[in-house]
Order: sequence, then structure tokens, then C-alpha cells
Amino acid sequence: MNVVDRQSANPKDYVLDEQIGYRLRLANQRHLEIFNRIMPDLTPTQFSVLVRLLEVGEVSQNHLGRMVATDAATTKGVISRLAKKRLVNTVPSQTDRRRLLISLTDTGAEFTRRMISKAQEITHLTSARLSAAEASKLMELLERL
Amino acid sequence: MNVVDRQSANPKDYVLDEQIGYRLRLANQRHLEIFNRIMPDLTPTQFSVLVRLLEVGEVSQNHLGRMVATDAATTKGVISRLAKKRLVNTVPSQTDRRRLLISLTDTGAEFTRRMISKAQEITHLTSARLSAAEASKLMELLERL
DNA sequence: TGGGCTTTGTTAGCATACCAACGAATATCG
DNA sequence: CGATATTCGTTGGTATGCTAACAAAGCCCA
Repeated sequence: MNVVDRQSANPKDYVLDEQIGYRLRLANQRHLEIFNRIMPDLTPTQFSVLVRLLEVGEVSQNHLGRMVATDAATTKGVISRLAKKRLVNTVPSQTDRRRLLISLTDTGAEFTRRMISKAQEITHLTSARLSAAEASKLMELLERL
Repeated sequence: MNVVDRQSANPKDYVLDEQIGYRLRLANQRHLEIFNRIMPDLTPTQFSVLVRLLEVGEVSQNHLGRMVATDAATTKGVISRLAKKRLVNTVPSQTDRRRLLISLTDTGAEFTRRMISKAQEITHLTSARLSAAEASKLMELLERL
């Protein structure tokens, strides 16, 4: 069976539920549902921005976006919503007038530290149906992907 | 170390990159990028709707949404965009006047069958960095999640 | 130094994806 | 039968997440 044969196989051979993309979407959907239940005031993306800021301190908006794998346009929206909640500061850089420097407010830092225990619970609940060994195997495979 | 201790661990113990939710988002992002490259005319959700319709024939809009795990509001948008492309028909049910029956057009059915080989390529490329055994292990773990 | 290239942030546009609220139609059960 | 409950589709709102286009600022190098 050559490549062409494999690719032009009968549509019956293509089972949507067995495609990795579809499965990833469903897994993500389940995680989102858990996240929203445990941490209803933040989205996963907002939370990852806060955690990153706790790790690295002050950074420019685009750089921050790169550090959480969101593009510039998305990052802007996330930051402006976090700023509206007074969790982050946004100040223009003095040395590079293109840059907008983002950092946690005191409230934001305290809040983020408090949320981390909830985040651990979210991680725990998400992989609750797997053993510890399976969960770490899953992590490893996702990372290698 | 009791539960409270574990949950209130030092923030340093929480590494964003090791959280399953974050990893799932990145994996999904990678898949999206591949999908978009190989099948630029369709989104993954649109394609899964088409494949489902090929499997089951005519169904109501909400039922179809349930079969691909999207809520009613999302489904409506997806269907109307597919209808605009003339890939699906939408006709009111005669027996239940609330229902809108969705089915593939002839063009849509032919198109979907043709796209399936591309979809197989997408699945293949997405797990290209894993061995066959690892890929199927990943699928199993995602399914059990 | 000056002109081209790159980076930064912004905006507009599109597609998921969710919730909440709603009217219309149908089902269920007393 | 008739009141109540459920289901169906729609709409409006919010948040990601992407691309493309743009101006302003900074960088690089001839």
C-alpha cells in the first residue's frame, strides 16, 4: 500500500474521534470547564500572564506575549483587561519609547500568589482520571509534540 | 506534608510550563498552525462538522453541535458560514417546526471526501515528532482524560 | 550621517467558543 | 385537556487567537 493509497483511503477509515486535533480540542475544552469552575475570575491566558510576571518582573508587552505564546494583538487585549482589574501596571519605557512596560501591581502579586494553590487544584482535577505515572507520561508526550 | 501544605507551597514550585492546561494550549496551537497550512479554506471545527455530516446524513442543528461538542451559539455561526460556501443545506423540519435540518450538499459531500486525505496528512504531521507507539499512547491518554 | 530594515504597539476584521436570556414549539404529566 | 417543563434556534455580550496593515521608534550599515 503506497502513500497515495493510504491518503485516498475510503472515508470510512477516517474516524473523527480518533484524530489528534479533535481530541486535543476536547481535552482543552474539559480543562477550560474545570478552570472556569475553580478560578471563575480569570481566564487561563490571563492567569498565565500573571504567573509569568511573577517570575520575571517587569517586561515589555510584546516580550511578555512571547513568553506565554500569544501574539501581539491578543496580548494587548489580555493586558488591558488585567489593567482594568488593577492587577498590572503599564508604563511607557523611558529608554525605548516604543515599549510599554508591564508589571504586577502589589495587589496583583498578592492575588497571583494566592491563586497558585487554586491553579494546582485545577491541574490536579484535570488529570484526575489518570494515575500519576500516566499524567507525567501525558505531559512528556505533549511537550515532545 | 498534608493537603494544605501542598496547596500553599511556595509559588516557585508552580512552573507554568509544567501545567497540563498550558501544555494543552500549546499543543493545540501547534495543531492549528499545521491545520491552517494544509487546509487553509476550512477551520478544524468546520471540517469536523462536515465529517460528521458525511457520517450521519441529515440532522438538526443543535444535535449536530452536540455530535462535535460545540454549543448551540457556536454551531449556528459555523453552519451559516458553511451554508454561505454552499457546502451544507439548511431546511426547516416538517415534523418539528423548531428544528433546522442540516445536510451536506452534493458539492459538500464530494469536497469533504476529497479533504479527508488532507486531514490524514494533518494528523500525521501533528504527531510527526512521536513514534507510532507514542502517538497512540498519547491518543489513549487524551481519550481517558 | 542617512536610508533601509526591524521591532513595538495598535487597530480592524474574522472565527471559535462560552454564557445568559429569549420566544416558539413540543413533550410530559397530573 | 391543560399547565408545566424541556428543547430548539437565535441574539447579544465577552474573551481568545489569528492575520494584515499601519505609524512610530530604534537599529544597522554603507
